Amino acid sequence: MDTKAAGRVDFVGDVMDPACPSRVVFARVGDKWASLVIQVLAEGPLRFSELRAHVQVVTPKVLTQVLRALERDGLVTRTVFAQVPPRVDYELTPLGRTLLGPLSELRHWAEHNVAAMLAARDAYDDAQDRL
Amino acid sequence: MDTKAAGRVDFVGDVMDPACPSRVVFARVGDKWASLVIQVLAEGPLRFSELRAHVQVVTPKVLTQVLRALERDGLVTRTVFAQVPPRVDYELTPLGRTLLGPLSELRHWAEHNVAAMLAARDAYDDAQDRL
DNA sequence: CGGTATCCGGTTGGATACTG
DNA sequence: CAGTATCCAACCGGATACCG
Repeated sequence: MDTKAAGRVDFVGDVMDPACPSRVVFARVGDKWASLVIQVLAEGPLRFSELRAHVQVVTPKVLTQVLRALERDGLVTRTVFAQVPPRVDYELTPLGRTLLGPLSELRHWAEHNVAAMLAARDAYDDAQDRL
Repeated sequence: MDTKAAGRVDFVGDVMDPACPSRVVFARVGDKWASLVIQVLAEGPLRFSELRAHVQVVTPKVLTQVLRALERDGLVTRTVFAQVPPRVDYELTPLGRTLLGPLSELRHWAEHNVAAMLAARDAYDDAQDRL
């Protein structure tokens, strides 16, 4: 389950490994759309067009790519209903649902601290301009 | 501090906003090196060359970019010591330190669940190959 | 030591148009 | 409705070389 150091998987050293667990997960979370889709699906299954409506600006191609990636990672299921017009539902798997916790932690941090971050940016940019 | 819906900042709707807090933070966390650097700095301040040693494969240019971004966001401080040879220390700010919690939550999720993710990937890829 | 300058290939995200 | 196909521009991360 771990790469090598069985007794200290918590150590940051793991993170250096390119094939490291954190890297894999952090990449998904940092994906422009992935964690957004996951959080939209938190409330329940949605069809493709509903997802498009929720994630307003995403193009069908990109949305498909994201959903395929999430499906591949076992985070969402894709259910095709044999009917016309076609209907495809996307739903979080149990595994995907366990990601909601860490994700919302991050969301809460963001909501509480982003003001400070943006203020810091302004200050930094101002300081640069004066040079 | 929030964008508009004061009574329900927790709702996912916020996340749609391109200027949404979560988007800003998720982008940082998802950055290939940023959250890695933050976690390396958790143990204490490090100089540039020490960071390079810890984050083995990163090139100086990229490491500089990451550090500048983190500094701009008020997550790390950059301290230059006027001496020869030059010495520059990077250290987490109080704000940056508060990010360690959510980040390690994510790390723990990764360590516990990445095996399932990778297994799902293999299964998915196998299924594709058979088509 | 702690960077910067220049160049570059690969990936990402998107616009547009078309299909089962 | 739920995608796919094609093309494309921008950005990212990196290799290499050089500088204060």
